[in-house]
Amino acid sequence: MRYTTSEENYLKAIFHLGHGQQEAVLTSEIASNLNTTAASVTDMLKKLSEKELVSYERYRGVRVTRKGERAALDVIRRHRLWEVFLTDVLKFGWDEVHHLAEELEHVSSDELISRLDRFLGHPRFDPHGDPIPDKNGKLLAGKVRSLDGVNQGSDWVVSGVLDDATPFLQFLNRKGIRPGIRLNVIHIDPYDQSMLVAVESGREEYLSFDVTQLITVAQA
Amino acid sequence: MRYTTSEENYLKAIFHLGHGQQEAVLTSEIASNLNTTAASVTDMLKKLSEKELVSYERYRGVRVTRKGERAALDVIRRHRLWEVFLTDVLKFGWDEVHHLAEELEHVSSDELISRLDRFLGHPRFDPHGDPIPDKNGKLLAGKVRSLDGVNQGSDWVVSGVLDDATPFLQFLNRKGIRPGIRLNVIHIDPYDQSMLVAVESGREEYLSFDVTQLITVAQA
DNA sequence: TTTGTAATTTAGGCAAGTCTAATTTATATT
DNA sequence: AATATAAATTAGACTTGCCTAAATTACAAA
Repeated sequence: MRYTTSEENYLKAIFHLGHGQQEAVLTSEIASNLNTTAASVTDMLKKLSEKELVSYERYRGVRVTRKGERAALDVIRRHRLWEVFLTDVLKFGWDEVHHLAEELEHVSSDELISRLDRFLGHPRFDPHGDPIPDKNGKLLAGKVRSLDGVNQGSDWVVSGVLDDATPFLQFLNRKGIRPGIRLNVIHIDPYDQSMLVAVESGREEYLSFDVTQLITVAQA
Repeated sequence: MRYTTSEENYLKAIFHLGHGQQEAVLTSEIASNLNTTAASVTDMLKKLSEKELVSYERYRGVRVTRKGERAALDVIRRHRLWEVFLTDVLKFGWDEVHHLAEELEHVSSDELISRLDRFLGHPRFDPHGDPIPDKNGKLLAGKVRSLDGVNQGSDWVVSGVLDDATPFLQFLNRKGIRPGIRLNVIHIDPYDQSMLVAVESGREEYLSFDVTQLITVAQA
């Protein structure tokens, strides 16, 4: 294992919270993201900084370095490839693969991932619509527009979600919403921004603003 | 993870060294098998004994309990199923999958293993000819006769090997020997028991006694 | 400019798993 | 029956990753 499971999880969290490089991330954000304490995060930040995986100044937050970003993208690539394997090959639901992939992603072998990638036909997106970094750590333009802020009456194709937690995905499943499904925005409430949409199946579903923020869409 | 990776590795080692239950295993055997020290083994034996996975009396060796045997068989099942996946699906050589399976076997999810088993078509043997325990921990009769002690002139089919280390398997690969291959025993040296065999491909290969002990065969 | 406060860091500890060095024990051999 | 010795165990320590509680520090508000 190039880095420990713990180190990889921190790098992934910092990379994600910093929206892919750039932004400084707060100790407390990382702690809440990884379900741990701020003190533990501080400890780990010192270690990662020592290894030049993040640039860290006490009390000022962290950001991944080029090297740390590369390591994070490698983990993300493994995670997303395993998710494709779990849904496409083993037929798991798209709402139940995140947790398993979280374990499989730490198995270290470039050869394994390279063969898995080939076997799966070099997929470009995972089951949640997230792009899979290539073997050089290149990440294609990702999900962009989210469903909130879209016009009333417009048509869209769901491209992905911004939260991979099983309960949220099951909630969407119950409404027939998942990547690839077409949506028509019937009405947007001017007061709370809640939305009524027509799903491909013909059903009409009500979506609160919080939910529309977590669904990304592409042109129909 | 039902048990830690370390606990699972110790259970597997004790189970194997005890030839599947029964026999008491020595601390030093475990230490050398797991590449660690006798002191570390003693520590772990106390923990496993605490959890009733092994029955252990100081200075007298250990043996797995019913519960420990079950846990070991679960790990072995996962290991061997992943090996089949790696060779049959990802096309790894039979000599390079042991190490990777050693990592994958600790990913904990009964559902994952059950689906993997179904996808692979419920295989009964791994690439080295070892039987795969079923989901209830039942192990079919395994490899039996090894090539040493066989009669001069007799014909056999290689059923498996008793050592999964890559260097040994590569050595056999170079001689064209692997499970499923037919062998004819041309000559056995009366002094050192070394053997000259004709391999399916027509090649004749010389095998030292140490090697013949590690190859298992079935009736041709 | 001072001060209150929330966020962060430090200090001190714990558990798992490992190690080396010292001690104990079983047992084989006189 | 005594004893030598190889194997096993204990003692004491280290590392990683985590925690709680007690300082610190940045910075916004007065």
